[in-house]
Amino acid sequence: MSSTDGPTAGFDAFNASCPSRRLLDTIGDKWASLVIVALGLEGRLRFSALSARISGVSQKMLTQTLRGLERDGLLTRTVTPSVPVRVDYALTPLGMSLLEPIRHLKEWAEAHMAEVDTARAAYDHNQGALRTPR
Amino acid sequence: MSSTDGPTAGFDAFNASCPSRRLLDTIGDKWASLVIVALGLEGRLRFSALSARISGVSQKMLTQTLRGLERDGLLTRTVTPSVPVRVDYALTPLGMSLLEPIRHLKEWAEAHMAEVDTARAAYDHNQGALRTPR
DNA sequence: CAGGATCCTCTATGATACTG
DNA sequence: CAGTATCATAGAGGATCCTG
Repeated sequence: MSSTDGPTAGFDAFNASCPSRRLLDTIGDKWASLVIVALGLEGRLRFSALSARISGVSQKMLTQTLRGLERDGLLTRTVTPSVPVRVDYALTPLGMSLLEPIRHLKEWAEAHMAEVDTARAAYDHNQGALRTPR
Repeated sequence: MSSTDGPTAGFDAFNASCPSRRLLDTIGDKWASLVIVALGLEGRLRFSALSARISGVSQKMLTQTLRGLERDGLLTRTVTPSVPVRVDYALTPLGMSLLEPIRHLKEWAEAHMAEVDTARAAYDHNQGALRTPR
């Protein structure tokens, strides 16, 4: 399905080269999605600002993530040759368009994650008490 | 966003306990998303069928993934005590509702991944030729 | 058939130190 | 400031063997 890949021609996410598959690889990435959302909210941020905003990222991971997103054309990297250097990151139109599907995910999460928690609690409860046959 | 969920008043995906964050952890998982999509398409599949459908999964990963999704209430596991045993998996209504946001991702991917490829090619090209200052 | 239990191997990621 | 370069390590995930 890599070459003859029509719009609805059979969603083959089972192929690693499938667009859907690769998209999930991107937004499924912990830091990448956080960067996208952060830039979607703030519009434009410096490296240090992103680093602060996304608590927990190592500088290595942040750099690596930013490079990947830049490579994918989802954000731009702007260097201001001042002293010290200043680098700003901002979403490209393409990157911004990705905020839309991400928002759908967010909405689903806000609407249903409570159910997931309930299910999870129930499941875990049975594990210790009823000895669900497996 | 749940009220007990973090310091900020908005989408705090930066908090690991944020619903959005956890959802991404789930669908971002390679096998989990494939299982959901497969069941969304087929409706109901046996372990062996899933295994065949999702080429590349090890039995360990498939089992592990299915357990996780079952725990989250996204799918049901039905055991038929025949000989040999027969186990069917199917999405719950909750799991099915997740197909919706996933479809949005798919649509984005089909509409924009070509641009990503172009950007990527251009980026990679410059790496070797123009020596983009970094 | 489904899946539990093990062992083992990479890879992703964090911590640290250095630089234009 | 905004990285790059190294080193070290937890843990994800694959391969195997075994059983109800």
